[in-house]
Amino acid sequence: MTDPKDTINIENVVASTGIGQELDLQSVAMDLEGADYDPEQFPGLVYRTQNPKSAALIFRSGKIVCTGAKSTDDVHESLRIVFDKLRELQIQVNEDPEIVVQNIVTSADLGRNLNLNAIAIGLGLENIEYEPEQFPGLVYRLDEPEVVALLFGSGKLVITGGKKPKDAEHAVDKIVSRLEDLGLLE
Amino acid sequence: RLRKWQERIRTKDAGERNLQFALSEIDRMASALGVPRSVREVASVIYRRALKEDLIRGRSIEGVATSALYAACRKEGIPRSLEEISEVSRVERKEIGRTYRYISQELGLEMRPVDPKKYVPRFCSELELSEEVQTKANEIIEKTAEEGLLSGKSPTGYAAAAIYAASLLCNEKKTQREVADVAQVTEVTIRNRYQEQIEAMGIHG
DNA sequence: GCTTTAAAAAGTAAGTT
DNA sequence: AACTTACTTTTGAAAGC
Repeated sequence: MTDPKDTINIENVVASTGIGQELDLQSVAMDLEGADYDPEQFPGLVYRTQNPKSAALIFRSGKIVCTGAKSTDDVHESLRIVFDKLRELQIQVNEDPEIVVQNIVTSADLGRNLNLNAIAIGLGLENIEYEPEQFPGLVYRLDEPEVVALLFGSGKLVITGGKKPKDAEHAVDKIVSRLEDLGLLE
Repeated sequence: RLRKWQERIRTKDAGERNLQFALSEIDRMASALGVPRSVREVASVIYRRALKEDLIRGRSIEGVATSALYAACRKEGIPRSLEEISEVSRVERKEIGRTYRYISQELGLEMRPVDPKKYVPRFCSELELSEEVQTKANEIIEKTAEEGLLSGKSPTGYAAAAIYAASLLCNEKKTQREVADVAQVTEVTIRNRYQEQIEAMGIHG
């Protein structure tokens, strides 16, 4: 009887921000320990934080992308570390740069096995993508909230594309009620 | 004005040549796969629809032609795996798969998941297995799929395991390697699916 | 479209031991 | 046969080709 909502776990948060200053990535790469910079391969410099674990992509424009954090708090903490590292290199960083969460990846468990073939027909072939020859998950796109769900035979699922933690809860609620209406849950 | 005319003719010719090329490619691949003419016709219709809906922009003609053929085989109930299709195409498997998903969505083909049973006759024939084995394999697939065991599993691996199990039950044993080769899956996959299937069927070990 | 980052789900594959 | 590693899918931003 566990509420599937209680099984929701944030696995990854992607956010963007900017220090409001242009950067010379070549020199940052020289001074910042652990920095990976290969402009031929990718225009951004990669810097990884350990606690919390995340990866920051730092660009010439001063814009930064942070990914890999397990919560929005961790995103802020990771970026605080990145900002301080840049300040140590005598780089001007805005007081409190605005941090925008762009995507939250969540996992959850419906608690029972799913017959994906029946679900594919039930939800409507025009509303889903299910190609087990290519990937074991059934892809289900929701309009409200605007997220994408990957449903698996084990009953576990992944919700991605949301911007707020609440999006995943709403998505799980909708999926559960939809499957119950179709008589495909339990 | 004369320029425009020439351009129109040139474009028309180019488009005509491209269509001709796509259709001849579908024909060539279909022959190599040994599928009936009806499948080539369905594939041609799908390709023309994709062309009409402007789905080829940004994609290769070969990729769309191959995907149309893949979709046509499935629609006609004689599926070929992406692995098999890619062997007769210049396009790599991954690209065929993603192009297929794209045209399938855009054209609203509403393709149903491939039924593993559709692979049984061809695979069994290649293995020279009897009608009895085919019937048994179909039984295994039918019964275990009903229990939800098929969810997320590749149809070829599922069919291969059922055929392997059926060959044992009918005393016409084929090795996992032999079945794996015709189905183009690994022995590991056959073993994993086989174990689940015989357990679900309540057969011994 | 591609390139890079991280993360989960589960299936499949390949290389070692 | 077990283990390990790696690739398939989805999502989002960044800058440049």
